[in-house]
Amino acid sequence: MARPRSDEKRNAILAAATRVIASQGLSASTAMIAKEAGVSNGSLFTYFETKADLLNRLYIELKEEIAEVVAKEPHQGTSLRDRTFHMWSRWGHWAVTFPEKQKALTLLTVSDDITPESHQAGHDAFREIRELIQLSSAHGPMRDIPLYFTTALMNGLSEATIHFMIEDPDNAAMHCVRGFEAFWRMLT
Amino acid sequence: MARPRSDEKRNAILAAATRVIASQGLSASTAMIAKEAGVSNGSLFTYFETKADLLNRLYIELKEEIAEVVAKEPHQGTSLRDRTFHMWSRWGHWAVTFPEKQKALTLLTVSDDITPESHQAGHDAFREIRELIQLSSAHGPMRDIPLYFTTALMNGLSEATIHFMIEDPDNAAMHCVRGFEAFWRMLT
Amino acid sequence: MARPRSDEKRNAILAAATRVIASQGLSASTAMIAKEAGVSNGSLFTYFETKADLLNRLYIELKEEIAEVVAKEPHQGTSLRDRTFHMWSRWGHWAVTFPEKQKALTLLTVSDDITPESHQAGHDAFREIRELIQLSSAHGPMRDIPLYFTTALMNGLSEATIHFMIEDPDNAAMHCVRGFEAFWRMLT
Amino acid sequence: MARPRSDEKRNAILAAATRVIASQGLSASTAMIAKEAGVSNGSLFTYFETKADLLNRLYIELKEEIAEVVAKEPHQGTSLRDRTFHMWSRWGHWAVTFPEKQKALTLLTVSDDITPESHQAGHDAFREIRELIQLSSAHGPMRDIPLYFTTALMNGLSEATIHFMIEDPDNAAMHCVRGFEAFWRMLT
DNA sequence: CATGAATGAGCGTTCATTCAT
DNA sequence: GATGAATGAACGCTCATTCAT
Repeated sequence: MARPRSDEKRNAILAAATRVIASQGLSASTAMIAKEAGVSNGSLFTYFETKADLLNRLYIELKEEIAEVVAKEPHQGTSLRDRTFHMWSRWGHWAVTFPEKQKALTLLTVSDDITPESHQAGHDAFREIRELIQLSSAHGPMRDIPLYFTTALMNGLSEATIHFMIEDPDNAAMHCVRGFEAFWRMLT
Repeated sequence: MARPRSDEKRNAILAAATRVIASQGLSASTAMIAKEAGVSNGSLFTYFETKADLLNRLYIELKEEIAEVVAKEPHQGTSLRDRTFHMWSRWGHWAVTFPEKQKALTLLTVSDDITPESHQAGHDAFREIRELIQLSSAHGPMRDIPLYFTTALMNGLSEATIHFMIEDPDNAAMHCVRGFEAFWRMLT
Repeated sequence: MARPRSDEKRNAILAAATRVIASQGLSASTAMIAKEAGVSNGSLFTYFETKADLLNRLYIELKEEIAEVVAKEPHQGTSLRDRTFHMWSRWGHWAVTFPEKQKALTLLTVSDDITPESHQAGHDAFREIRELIQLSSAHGPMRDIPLYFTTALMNGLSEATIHFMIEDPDNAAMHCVRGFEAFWRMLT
Repeated sequence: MARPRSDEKRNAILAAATRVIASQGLSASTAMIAKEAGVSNGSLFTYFETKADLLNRLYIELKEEIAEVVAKEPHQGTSLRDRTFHMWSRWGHWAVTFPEKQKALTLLTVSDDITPESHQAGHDAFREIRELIQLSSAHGPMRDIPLYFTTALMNGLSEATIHFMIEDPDNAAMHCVRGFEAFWRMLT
């Protein structure tokens, strides 16, 4: 019956957090984030119980966003390699398009504020990606290696690749391809 | 401002910082670090001008330590693959032996407090490693790719591998080998 | 601003305030009180203009409740001592029955939020009690002492007695008698 | 070897706390107290770990101060009544001289921030007073009543008496005597 | 009238850094 | 040089109160 909680505001806070964290690190103050979101100091805490809660939600939403972007318009019917490259390249495109999200995610990933539950949730979001990796590696040299390990290696490569794409956006496409080819060589 | 007398104290502070940062993150207070080092609050600032300075030095020293450990007792005369594996495996061994150093380095690497100069210094320390990679990739599929990029990919893989080695130390040797084989496949 | 509809809600808020203040002190938040009352945040302020207003009303109602309980079923026709003991003992019984009310009242009595007007109103409510004390002391050593002073001393004794009754409820009746006898000795 | 912690500053903080609490209640902010003490915000916390710690120390010191003042220059050799009156009257004199201390103590006594340990310490400080009460009541009607209870009743009376002395300082001496006579009647 | 989101001043506390000893 | 007390800005978070729904 009262003013309902607004998704718009919630998203504004998450977006503001992304921007502020990307530019100032995880020590960005909640006041700064609130201000950047055009919201009062206290309002931030009606949408997120604590700063750590905000960080965890942001982490999960970013992971989910990547997973969603990557899985969209899958190239059904084409080769595994093409489908995997499609995914890889969408991932890179997302990172280049939203470098602040990428930067924030990099910081969040190693932060102690992110709980094991959130890491698990992030992991779960990547299910489709993992399935594709599993298929791709099923007959190659990594066929007997736990999927988790393979995925972790992929993450390492993609993060490095993305870093180059962002730093040198003019050659982003080239870096993307080179990173992928290295990845595919490792995988198959 | 001249080099203060006691290298011992300086090292105690760096070691304490490593431990405290590994367990509490980069927001660990200078007071905590000083206490852990058995040194007074204020003394920390006669050895390091600011907290950021301390972090930068620590970053560089850790990078240099890895480079040194990795380069020791090189397997001259054996194959490139063996020499590279030797390096890779020493690196992993160091990380498993000093997981706090590894954890601290992971946090420092993405911190905004680390200046470009420090990143460059860390990079420079890896010169020998890079040279080995250059030799190893000289005739393979990555021969035309800038060494920086290749090294970055290697870092991504080694970081992922090390993470597994630390989390599952009983199988550290296996993870080490698997990570290396993936890397070598990518490289050659 | 006219008298709001539901006395039920008003009373629920007062009762909730009693409970919450007893357990958390006067710094209990209005939100907590509202929640405990099963009422919304904002509704509290349609029944009480401010938190201070709520506290003042609660103070007065508790004082009035004591006065009412104490004056009920007076032992007309018996001796002054018996009538006074009856009052004393009802007072103690009330406190033991509702320790939270007693605790809240103790805190409110010394709070700066309670206005002189409220203190006066609390005082007025005790008129019947004061009249009994006046009769009882009329021929004793305190006959020439202002009634206010005598009443204040009585309050001091009753508060101490009640404290013991609540802390050691198994012997409440004994404490009650002992406190009264001390009081009566003082008075007569 | 560094600047030593100064008792002067510690006492200034306690004195400032007394004043500020007396005038604004226990919700007085630590910032206000620090300012009143002529000390920085943060310094307050080098002398007292938390606000609650400060309140507990203040409570204990005030209790000890009363005990000390009351026990000074005891009237050895005179009657128990005279000795007890001496104590009573010194107590009242202290309260009239330092009404802010009295007010602060009244608030602290009922605060939830004061731990049982502190209450015990305050109790211990009153040992000499209790011994005098014990002697005085040894042959009277309260001889079989636990000393704690008798002391509690005394506190109730003295607090009420002191309240009148402070409110009406012109007649403080008269109130003091009247309160004592009531107390002595109760006791003997 | 009821609701609970919105507000922003204010809180207790921490902390990097300075400086008296 | 070593110490740790002093500083005060900044932090995460709370809260009484207002007001859109």
